[in-house]
Amino acid sequence: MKTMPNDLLIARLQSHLALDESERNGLAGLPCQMRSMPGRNLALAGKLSENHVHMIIEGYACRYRDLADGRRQILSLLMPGDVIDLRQFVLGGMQPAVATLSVATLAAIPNASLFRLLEDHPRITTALWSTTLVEESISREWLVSIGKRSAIERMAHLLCETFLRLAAVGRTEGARFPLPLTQSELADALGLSTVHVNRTLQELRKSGQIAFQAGTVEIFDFNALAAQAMFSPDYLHLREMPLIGAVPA
Amino acid sequence: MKTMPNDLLIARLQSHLALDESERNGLAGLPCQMRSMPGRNLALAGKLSENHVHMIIEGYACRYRDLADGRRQILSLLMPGDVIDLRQFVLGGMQPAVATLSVATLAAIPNASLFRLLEDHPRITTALWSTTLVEESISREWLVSIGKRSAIERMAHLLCETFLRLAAVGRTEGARFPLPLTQSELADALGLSTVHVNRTLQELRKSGQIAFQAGTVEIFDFNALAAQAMFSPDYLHLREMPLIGAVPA
DNA sequence: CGCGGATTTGACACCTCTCAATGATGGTGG
DNA sequence: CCACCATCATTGAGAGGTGTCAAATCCGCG
Repeated sequence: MKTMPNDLLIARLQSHLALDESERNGLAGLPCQMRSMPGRNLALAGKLSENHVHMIIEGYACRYRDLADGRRQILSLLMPGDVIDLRQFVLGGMQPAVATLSVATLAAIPNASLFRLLEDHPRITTALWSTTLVEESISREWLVSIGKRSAIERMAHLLCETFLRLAAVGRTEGARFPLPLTQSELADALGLSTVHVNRTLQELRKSGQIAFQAGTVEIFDFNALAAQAMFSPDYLHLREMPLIGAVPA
Repeated sequence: MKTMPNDLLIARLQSHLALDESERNGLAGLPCQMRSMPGRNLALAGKLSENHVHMIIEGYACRYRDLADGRRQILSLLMPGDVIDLRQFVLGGMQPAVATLSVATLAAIPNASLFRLLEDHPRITTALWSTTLVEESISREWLVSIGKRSAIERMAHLLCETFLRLAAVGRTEGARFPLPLTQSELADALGLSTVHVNRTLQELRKSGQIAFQAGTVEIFDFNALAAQAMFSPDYLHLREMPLIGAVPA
């Protein structure tokens, strides 16, 4: 039942852009070495292999920024199928710090192999780039969330977003998905205080919109939640919407 | 005293990466057509020439996102030297809406000419790319601001940032620079209400940190303002810091 | 001169934060 | 197997920052 790392990459790329069989085969042939990060809250700086590109296979990570006085802002959530260091691969340069948010396993793909593949398959280049564009797009949506949405809207929005991102790579089960984040980590992502995250979650639970326990979220009525959050999925640039709601028991 | 459009582009690129003379000459030879946007709050969608890349010469614009219920979030400020549609030029794809925030003049450079130039000068490609990376970096910093900084810190931070960005392209005069934004536009950028922007500005004025009238800001003590905002300029990736404070009368 | 948008001011509500204490939970060592 | 400890979740009380509503003033512009 476990997808192999290459399949995950294929699924992720295809969620944005359809690939043909030769392209899929090329991706499937990519050598990749598994790498397991044993714990949560591990900074990845220096822990990634030089000359490799890394994708998250299992677990969560984040990009973040620390302020001088200890406040932290999580800039983006990285989840299975996300490539961490694609931008450096092509452009080099600066990127914010990355840390795990759970035990996680990464796949490391040698730059050289990837380069070779991209020479033969320009559309894979496009597909890879589109993942970075989607990441930017998500980042802008977070700006909207934090700037303009209320606490409960922000939380609802994040849950909708995460659900669809995971669904796109087959990591949801019906309306449930893993979200092993601490309330304080959610707070740092949403620009809220820990206490308020707690109250916000309670409100969503009490109103019957979600369940959230033991690192697993269940969304009872996605459309209602999306409406409350003013969530519209365009910015995720998914080729097709996962089937929502109509999940037979 | 007015810099020509090509000089502005050169200045902007050199603010991040030094160029040699042949590269500067190449840029100086780029044909570009001036385009003036007569008013504020003009959506640029459809108003830009196809197959051209546009740079702001004078005035301000912004990327923004509107929510269903009328709330608006300004995602980034575009100012002289900023290229609006560089990403589409290379990657195509989706970008948020752009609107002017003042009367503005743009320069339109034909894609073809730019392509030709880049073939001869790979470092110009790098320099251009780095402007998009800086834009992303600024965007992340905004996320930190809105997520973690107080109203007064946010405002101070935006003023510091804007000052340095303008200084990098020679658009400041001493400690003064143009900022012809409405308080309500500042509010949309900072994730605050108009009224609170007003009070925040008053506080900064009363504490003697800035003057702000008739669309012009003056920063009396940049370092103090930066300290209050927890502003550290690294994220702007400027090659050299403009001289601050020590501006002889 | 009068109009419309922008700024300013006031009063008030309320969302969210902070501080603090109390319960859960899970892992660890005795 | 249980006591213990750290971390996380939850709850309460209160303060304070920020938003909303509304009105007044200012200002540029036609």
